[in-house]
Order: sequence, then structure tokens, then C-alpha cells
Amino acid sequence: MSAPEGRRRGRPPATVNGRTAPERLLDAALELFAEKGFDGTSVQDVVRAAGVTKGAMYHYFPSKDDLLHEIYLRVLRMQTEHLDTVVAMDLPVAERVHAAVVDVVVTTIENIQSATIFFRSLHQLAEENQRQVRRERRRYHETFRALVVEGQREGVFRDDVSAELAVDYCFGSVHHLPMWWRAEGDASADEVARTFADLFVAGIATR
Amino acid sequence: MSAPEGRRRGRPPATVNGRTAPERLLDAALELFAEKGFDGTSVQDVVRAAGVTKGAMYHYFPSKDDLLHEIYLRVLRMQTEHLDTVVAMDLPVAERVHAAVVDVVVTTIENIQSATIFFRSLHQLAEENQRQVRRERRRYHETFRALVVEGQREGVFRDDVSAELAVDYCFGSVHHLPMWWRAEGDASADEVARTFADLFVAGIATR
Amino acid sequence: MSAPEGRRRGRPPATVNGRTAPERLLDAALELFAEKGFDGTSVQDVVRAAGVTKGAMYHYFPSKDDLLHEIYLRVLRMQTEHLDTVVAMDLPVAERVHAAVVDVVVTTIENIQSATIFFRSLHQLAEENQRQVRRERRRYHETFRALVVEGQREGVFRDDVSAELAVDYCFGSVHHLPMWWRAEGDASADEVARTFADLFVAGIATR
Amino acid sequence: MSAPEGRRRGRPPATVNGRTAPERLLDAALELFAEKGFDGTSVQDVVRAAGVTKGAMYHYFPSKDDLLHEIYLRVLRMQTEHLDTVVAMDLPVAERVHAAVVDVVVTTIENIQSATIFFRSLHQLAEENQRQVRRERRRYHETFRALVVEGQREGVFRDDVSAELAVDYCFGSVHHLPMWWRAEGDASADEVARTFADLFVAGIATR
DNA sequence: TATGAATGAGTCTTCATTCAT
DNA sequence: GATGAATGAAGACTCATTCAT
Repeated sequence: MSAPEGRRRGRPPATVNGRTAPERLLDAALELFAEKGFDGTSVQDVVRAAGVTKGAMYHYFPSKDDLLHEIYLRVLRMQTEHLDTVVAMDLPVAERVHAAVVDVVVTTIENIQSATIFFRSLHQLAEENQRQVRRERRRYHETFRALVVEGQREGVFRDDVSAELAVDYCFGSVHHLPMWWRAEGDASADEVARTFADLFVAGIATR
Repeated sequence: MSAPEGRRRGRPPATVNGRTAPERLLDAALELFAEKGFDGTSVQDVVRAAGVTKGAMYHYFPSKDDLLHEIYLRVLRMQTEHLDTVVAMDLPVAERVHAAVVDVVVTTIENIQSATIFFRSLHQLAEENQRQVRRERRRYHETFRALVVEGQREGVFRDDVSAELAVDYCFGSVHHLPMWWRAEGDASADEVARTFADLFVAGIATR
Repeated sequence: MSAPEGRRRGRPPATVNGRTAPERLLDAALELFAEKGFDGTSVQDVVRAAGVTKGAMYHYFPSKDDLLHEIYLRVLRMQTEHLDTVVAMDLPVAERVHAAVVDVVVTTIENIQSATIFFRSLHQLAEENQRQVRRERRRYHETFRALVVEGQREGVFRDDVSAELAVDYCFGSVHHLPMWWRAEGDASADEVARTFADLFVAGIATR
Repeated sequence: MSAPEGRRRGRPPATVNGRTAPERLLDAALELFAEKGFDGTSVQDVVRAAGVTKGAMYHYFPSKDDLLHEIYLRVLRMQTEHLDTVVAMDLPVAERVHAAVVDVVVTTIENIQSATIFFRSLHQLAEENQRQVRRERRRYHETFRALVVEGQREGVFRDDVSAELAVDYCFGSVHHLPMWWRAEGDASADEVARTFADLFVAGIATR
């Protein structure tokens, strides 16, 4: 994705454990923002954790905000890919919805730090970056809603509830996961995923 | 809750529009914390909006954190009261659950600023205050869970899903409301409330 | 100018040698900006020289720029007063022009630090403050120009040169003083003043 | 002055619009220093405007200061040449003084950016470079003063004013030009030049 | 000759809080 | 009860310069 490109010029970037400075910075930021919040984390904290100087950080990221922005972009990219894959599966719509919910719960838990940051810190993103994230997010929402509408058209989903609201209802549960789910707790990711998917599908299914 | 206490002594607190300084401070803090976040709001911002001097604020509230804490306490008090009322109603359990969900959605929307702050800023609350809030919150959660368990015992709710997870599932949707619900949007509070309640109850009902 | 005002509230400002913090800050800034330039002087330098903490400085001045701005306002106020006084004198116009030049040279030398800063740092003032200074400066320029025009109308000054340019010519010499005049040099303020005034008046006088 | 040197070795320097990297750097620096000040311009700004990398800049100029220094040297070289030419003319002294003033005004306006920088940024030049500039500057001043003294000896210039002060008086006006002269203004370079020269010569002429 | 990574000291500013009155 | 002065630690960010290639 970024490798051969003939000969490189300038001093080559230093790596630690095969990770370049910007990668380490993003890793550190992810962990710290999730733990202490965006405002609660200083740039100093991030560079210290990444083993990088402040100047180097500003060489790669124009501002602290861009660090956060990049974290958002990563998550959005992954979520979109996953959902697109599920939607394209050759299965009855109810099963695709079920699979989509299972997948989003599992990946949310697998990336619980990103998820923690996502809704807690959205308002701290710079105006313009915030708009971009909301746009991407909306696209994701629409894809899922189309699935629900498809089910309603087929008659397998009830149509006395707005598909729009049903999507918000479902995703609300998922996005709230970071507020209570703990790795040490009793419910495994799979268990939560199955439960949520079951409850949602049972809720919108026609009787 | 704090008022009548027989005779008063000393100079009565100055009021503006019938609201005392601490009330105005809380109002201002609520609005600003919801709009700009806790860290994004300075004490200066709050006192300016409340029309009070900084010294006066520190006279009433030991710290900025206590302003936030008091906002949490207000919400918790109200939610608890509401839920207790619903639980005590003389209705079939499924209807009480439905009513409880309707109520929590409606009051969340009526107090959308508090709701915005609730989950976004919990981690910014001082350790000890945070624990207290979580305790209260847990109590609320347990009360609702008891209702679900009651339904499972009666056989009206399926018991192949954990009551615990079902409650998290339901409340997740509700707590996420501030992330997308807008007064100007198309869905009224009542519509959202009914939809969420229907979906939840249909989801956990036995077939 | 600022004294009695009944009773004061709040902690009274601390003074050193009878000078309050803002006064000391302005004194220090004047000296340092003249010596090392505006950009070459850090806020740290200023507060150290003034014996004040950084926080205190920002209590009185919203920014480093405002420190500079206040220095400009002081100079402008003084220059305007002086010129107005001279213009109002009951003397032939040539003598008033002569007196005005003498006065502006003398006060420029007496306030050589302000004068040093004036033209060297104008471009560093914030946009808005810069505009205000230019406006005031223009008013001063116009007052002097009116005097020259008056002389031209009376026939004592030649009218083959634009009054506008004559004023720029004269003031240029004066404003450039800080670039070369030194207290230890041979020319006293009075000597310079008389020379400049003589040369200017002789230059515009009709033959 | 720096070019022909017989044979060249190695790769010839890349040019853009026929200008080499160091030339483009100097052009860019001139424009930016005049517009935003020396401190207000970062090395990054300069190299970006010149279309050159930072490393390349440091290849040609040991420091940012040297960029400024080179700008000073260019101006000084030109001014000296011009004055020497005028002084050597075969004309009455008063006419040579008049011509010198006209020339310095015209070239100052033609090189208004250099002139803007000259006095505003002198104090920002490194100690040693500053001394060199002042030395050159002094030589220029002396040449002009000699002309005035010559006029006084001949009796065409009054000797009740110090030649030294007269020179400062005259040059002050000229050096202050960048503070007010604008290309879009009403006064052309020639008009200003003639006016200043007339006023100066009339001022020092014997009656 | 030129690149782009990396440095590290330094910049202005903010802010919750305390203090003297 | 209330004021406004004062604190001091911390914040994000800039920048001239050096280094390895």
C-alpha cells in the first residue's frame, strides 16, 4: 500500500518495532483519548507514550485535532467495509440484518477504544472534520436503513414503525456499548452480539 | 426540596427573574456544558452567562466539578422518581415496561441537555462523584431489570436472553438519543417513545 | 484621574513604589520593546521586568498586542495635545509652524523609546488596533497640514509644493530620529529641534 | 558580480524562469520580510514561496539571518554606486545635491520593499552583520555630508546649521518614505523626488 | 546537491482556584 | 456575602536548525 516507490529521498523515517512515528502516535492517541478523554490528554502525554518528540508529531499531524480526526477516519473506513460485505451476502434479508448487527457489535467490542472515543469526543473535533465524519456516518446509517426498508417491502419486517427510527434504536444500543461493556465482565462479545441481534430482529419482525 | 424552613435570617439572596444565583449558575452550566462540553467551558463562561462574579460562584459551589455533579444529581433524582412511579402502577408487567420506556424517552428528550452531558462527561467528573453517580445509576438499572425478570418469571418475556443484557440493550438506545435527536427533526418525542417501547417489548415478548 | 470613587470592592491592587501592576507592565514593555523589538521580547521578559506574574498580566491586558497598543495610545494622546496647543497660539503662522516642529522634535527625543517603537512595530499591531492608530495619526497629520495650507493662503509659504508632501517631508525627518539620535551624541535635543525647524521653515518660505 | 568564472563543474543549478534557487530565495525573502516582517516570516514561508526545500535553503544560506543580511548588502551596494555617480558629476554643488536627493528618492521608491525592511529590521540583524551595515551606511552618509560641507565652503549653503544634522534631516525624510508612500497614491515618484529635493535645497541655501 | 525527518527550546495564552478586603 | 486581584501550572503550537541518507 505504501512500499516500493523506487528510491526514496531524505532521511528515512525511524521505526520502533517496525512502526513509524505517525503509527505510534496514532496508537498512543487512541489509547489515551479512550482512557482520559481528548481534553484530558495533552499532546505531551501522547508524544511521551509514542516515544516521539513534540516537533516530530507536528511534522506529521498539523494539530492535536488531526490526530483525533485520523482515528475517526480509520474506524469509519472499517465499519463501512464490514457493512458493505454483509449487505452483499446472498441471504434472506432478516438473516443479513441479524448478521450485520452481530458484526457491528463484535467489531465495536474488538475496537472498544475507538468506540469509546467516537461519540464522546465528536463534539471536540474541529467543525470541518466533524462535518466530514457525520457525512460518512450518515452514509453508513443509510446503508443499514435500506436493508430494513427491503425487509419491510418483503413483508418480513413490520411497517408500523419508521425504518429510520428502527435504525437509530438499534445503533443506539450498539454505540452505547463502551459505556458499560468490560472485558472482565461476564458477557462475551459473542453473547452480547447474539442477544442484541435477536432482540432487534424479533422486535421488527412481523408476527 | 430545599425551600421553606420556617424563618429566614440575614439578607435574602438576590434573584434575577425569580432565580437565585446558584440556580442561574446551574442553568448556565447546563446549557454551556451541553453545547461546548465540560472542558470546553470555562468557569468564566459560566459566571458570565449567569450574571454572577467568580467569587460568588465559589461561594456556592466548591469547584467547577461540583457544578457538574449537581447537574447529575438533578437528573438522577428525577429519573428515579419517574421509574419508581411507573413500577408501582397496577398494570400487567408488559404494560409497565412499555410505560417505563415511553416515560424515559420522553423525559430524556425533555431534558435533552442533561442527557447530552450525562454520558459524554461522566469521565470528567471527579473520581468520588463519579462513583456516586454510577451507584445511583446502577440502582435505576436494577429497578428496571427487576421488572424484566418479573416478566420472565410470569412467562410473558422470553428467558433465552439475559435480563441484564436486555436492559443494557434498551437503555443504550435511549441514552444515545442526544446524539441524533433534534427538536426540528421529523420525529416527535411521543413518536420516538412509542416506537422504542414497541420495538423493545416486541423483542423480549415470548412468541 | 482615577482616584476617589467612593469605596472600592475586592482586593486592592498591590503597588510597588506607588506604581500598580498595569503601570509597571507598561513601563517594562516600553523599555523592552524599544530595546529588543516587539517580537524579540517575550511576555516572560516583560512580566519578569515588571515584577508581576504572567497570570496577572493577562488579568489586565488581554494579549501581548494590547500592551503594545496601549503604548501607542499614550503617545498619540500626548502628541495630539501638544500640537493642538501650538496651533491655538496667537502667533504668525510661520512661527507656529516653527514652534510645532521644535515641540515635536523635543517631545520625540524626550520619549525616544516610544518613538523607536512607533514606526518599527506598527506592522506588528493587530489589524484592528493598527487601523485605529493610523486613524489617530492621520488626524495629527491633517492638523499640521492645515497649518501649512494656512501659510500658503497667506502667501508666506510657497504654493509650488503640495502641502501634503511637505508634511510628509517634515515628519519623516522627525520620525526617523530614533534611528540615529543618541543621548550621548553631540547634538542636544534643542539643537536638533532648532535646526530641523529652521530648515523646514526656510524650505517652504516664499522667497 | 558573481557569474562568469571560466569553466563550470558539476550539475548547473536548476532555474525557474531563469532564476536560480538562491535568487528565488532572496526574492521571496524580500517580499515576505517587507510584508510580514522578519520575525513574522518563517523559513518555511520563504522556502515555500521560493519553491525550494528547507534543506536547499540551508545549502545556500547558513541561516535565516544571512538571507536578511544579503538583502541589506544588495541595497547598500546600489545606493553607494548611485551616490558616487552623482557626486562625480560636473555640476555646481547645489545642483549635485539636488540630483542626489532626486536619485535617492526615486531609487528608494523603486525598491520600496528593501526600503521597508531597511530600518524596520536593522535591529534584528545579527550583531556582527548589523555593524557591517552601519559601517557601509555611515560611509554613504559621509559622502553626502562632504557635498554639503563643500557647499557651505563655497558659500552657497548656509553655515549656521551643522552639515551633520542637515544630512540626517534630509535622509530622515527619505527613509521614512516606506511608511506612507503607496504606488496607488496620488504622488508619483518624480513628484515626490522633486518636492523633497526642492525643499531641502531651499532650506540650506543661503539667502 | 538536495531531501525530508527530527529536534528541543521557546512562544503566547488559558484557567481553576485562592486571597485580601 | 461578595468582589476583583493575583497565582502558577499547564496547554497547544512554532520554528530555526541539524541530521542521515
